[in-house]
Amino acid sequence: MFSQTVEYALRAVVHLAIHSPQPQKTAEIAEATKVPTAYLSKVLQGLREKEIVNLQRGVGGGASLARAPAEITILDVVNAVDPIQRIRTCPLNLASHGVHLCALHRRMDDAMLRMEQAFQATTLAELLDDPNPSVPLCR
Amino acid sequence: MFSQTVEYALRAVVHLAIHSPQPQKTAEIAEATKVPTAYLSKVLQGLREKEIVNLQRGVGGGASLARAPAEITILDVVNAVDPIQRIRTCPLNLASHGVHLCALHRRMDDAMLRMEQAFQATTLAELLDDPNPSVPLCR
DNA sequence: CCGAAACAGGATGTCAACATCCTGTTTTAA
DNA sequence: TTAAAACAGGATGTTGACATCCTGTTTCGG
Repeated sequence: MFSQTVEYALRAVVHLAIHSPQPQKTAEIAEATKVPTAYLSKVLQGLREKEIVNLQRGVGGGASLARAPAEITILDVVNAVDPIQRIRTCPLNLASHGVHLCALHRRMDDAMLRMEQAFQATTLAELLDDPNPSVPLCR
Repeated sequence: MFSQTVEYALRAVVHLAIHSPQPQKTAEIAEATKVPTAYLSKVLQGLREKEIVNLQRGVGGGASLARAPAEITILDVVNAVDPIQRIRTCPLNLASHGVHLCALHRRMDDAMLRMEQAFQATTLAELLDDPNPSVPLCR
């Protein structure tokens, strides 16, 4: 349902949120989140393009959040690496459907909308505050 | 978000629901739903294994719904071809998380749950009854 | 029984997502 | 200035989803 890349990106930003605002090296994040290091590097580059994270080269560098954890929603991260595709026009290109979706596709889009709302509703800060016995990513 | 196969399967069963209980040939369904014929054949075989459709060979044969349209939900079809994967255990295999998911994965699973509920809530019969200017799949 | 209709299903092709590797560039501290 | 740290990014490999093709098997009507 979610791409592997979305899962990796979310783990990475949660790790960054936990250590915010201290920069974390790619290799550190990879180890903590169990994401392949080389691939994580690509994922972080994608997050940088969408201005979710900052990347700093050189000694003492690494990745850090581009905004405060309270200002980044799960949806921001998901949309940065693998955007939720709402259904806006008929996938069959039926002219007769025009701007309206048929019952099937309206329901599929509605399911997408619910998912979008669920992700929009939670910020990284709220994830960390969550009264849960399991701290995110914590060993 | 949804696989192409799910989209194809849903179009096909909606077409079958519209013409229920008259069997439809694979080629007919493919033409009406704009799904590649040879691939649709595979998709229908998958739906048959999950007892969503019946397939009948020979003259006058074709595909038909295995149950009444009111007895088949969108979720039944989705789960038959590309099951919605709920998150039941920690994807990082963190022993400390045990049966509990961390805040991140609980929210991701919650999003999945909402989607599951949205799909569970609608039957093929309800799709056909929908008071919508666009009839499903109709040219 | 025979032939056409229609699905069955194995073999094969294509492509994008996921993943790895290696060399280059930037940055910092001494 | 130099060396080490750390990201940048192109090249390449792997795998499964999507798709096609072709031959075999089943079914029905005459």
